[in-house]
Amino acid sequence: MDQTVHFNTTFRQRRRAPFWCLMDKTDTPVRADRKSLSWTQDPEGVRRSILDAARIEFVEHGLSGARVDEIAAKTATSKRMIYYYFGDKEGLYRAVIEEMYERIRRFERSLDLATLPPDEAMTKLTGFTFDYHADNPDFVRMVMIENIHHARHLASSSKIATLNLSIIGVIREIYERGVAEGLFRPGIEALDIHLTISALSFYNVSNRASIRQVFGHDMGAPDVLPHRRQAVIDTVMHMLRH
Amino acid sequence: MDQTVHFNTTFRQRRRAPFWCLMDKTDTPVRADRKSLSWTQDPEGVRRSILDAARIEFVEHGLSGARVDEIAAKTATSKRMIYYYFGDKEGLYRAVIEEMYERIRRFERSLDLATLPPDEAMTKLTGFTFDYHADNPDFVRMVMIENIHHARHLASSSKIATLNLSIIGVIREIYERGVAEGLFRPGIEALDIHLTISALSFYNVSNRASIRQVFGHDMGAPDVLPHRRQAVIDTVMHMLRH
DNA sequence: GATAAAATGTACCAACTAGTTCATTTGGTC
DNA sequence: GACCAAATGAACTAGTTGGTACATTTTATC
Repeated sequence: MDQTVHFNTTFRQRRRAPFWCLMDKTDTPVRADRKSLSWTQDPEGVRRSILDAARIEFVEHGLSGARVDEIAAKTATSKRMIYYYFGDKEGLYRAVIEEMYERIRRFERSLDLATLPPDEAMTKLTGFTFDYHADNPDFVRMVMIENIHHARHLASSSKIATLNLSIIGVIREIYERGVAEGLFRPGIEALDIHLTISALSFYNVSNRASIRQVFGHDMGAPDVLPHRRQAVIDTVMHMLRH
Repeated sequence: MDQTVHFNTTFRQRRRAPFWCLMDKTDTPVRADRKSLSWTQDPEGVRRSILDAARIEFVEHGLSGARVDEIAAKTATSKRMIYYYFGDKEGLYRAVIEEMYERIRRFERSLDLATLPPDEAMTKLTGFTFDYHADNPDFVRMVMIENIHHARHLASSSKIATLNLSIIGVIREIYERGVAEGLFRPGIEALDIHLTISALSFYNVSNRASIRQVFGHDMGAPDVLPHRRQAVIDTVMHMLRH
């Protein structure tokens, strides 16, 4: 059975819309007769709507700064449903974190690097990782926030505990091929390669505001980003080669 | 005139010590007779005590998560004094940020790199920057927190507005010497060099918790840190050479 | 030693916030 | 169409939190 109710952005922009599926049964004015309102159930839609609103709020204000009432207001449903589906504020926060980590895991799996020559594979991995961070500041900010909290929600999440760190294996495989072909210098650890790529991709987004404040350069500006992207790729490749 | 009251750590560990200079004038029990307590004024000591307590609290819980009452409890003085000297919570936060930026500016100035050969200078700069971040996780966390807030307190701080970005000039000077001597490849911008050094130094500390959670490696552990330090130096030097 | 300004103590509060209680509606099942 | 569990609405609350009002003490100045 198809759901007839959708949470499009237009709808969600309404400041407070508890009756997201208004239908007037009795032909009396909607706002006058509260008891005559009818609605259709849509658990998945409600969950989705809450998660979207929560992500926006947590990303902007952090865990402590986020307000449940504000999330509820951004949602097409009510505060009551937040607690119904997610238990408490931290449960909701955990759900947002989990969804974001699942997404980047999917991204990493989507890269098809095994068939490429080592240097091309590394260039592609670095470039795509840089782009993923640049395109998903929400993810970067959530990771920052989670680190402020010593990643204790990552630790308590059973979903993320089963996260497979295939990315390290992928990097190791590419790197060893490169060494075997004489392209890369030996003696580098796969984790160090990953940390270097991540750090250079992450920092531009995470510290964008303070960099702009201190140095006057907006690293997210469209005329600056490609330059930095190439600089990061160059850095990684120079570290590997020779 | 010397101050006779000092805020040593032992004293500050007391849960709540509003009477930081207890003297019993009347020989009656201290806790029984409130009115008979005397104290000496110590504006600088009080400011210092508040700033220290605030730093600990803000670093641990962020701006929104920090509790003024908790800061007051950690202080050798009372909540009243926080508002007396710093106006409000944000004013106190701004003061903590300003102090931290002044400290790293002092650190950068203390490096004497102009007299060293280019490659040695870069190696020293990278190593010392890495060490500064590793040794000052408080600073790293405050910068993270400030970035979560879009660095709006950096923006509104008149003190930080006058921050001279001499570090970029220093890097440029070293780099150009290195190019002239044929040690470094040409065409790199000083800002990119700085961003690379900063990113690699920052990330290890800022994302320590999530790295440990996802990869099982504690990048702050004493047996891991030197390895990563060398890897960062190698990365920077490989990027510059050839 | 009178005076005033700076510094500090004590008690208090209005607003906010996470979470709850209770009632109602929907939708599947028999 | 009776019944019940899942889903939802609306109002409420207990505890927290940033901030303040008012009184008192200290210290510099004359």
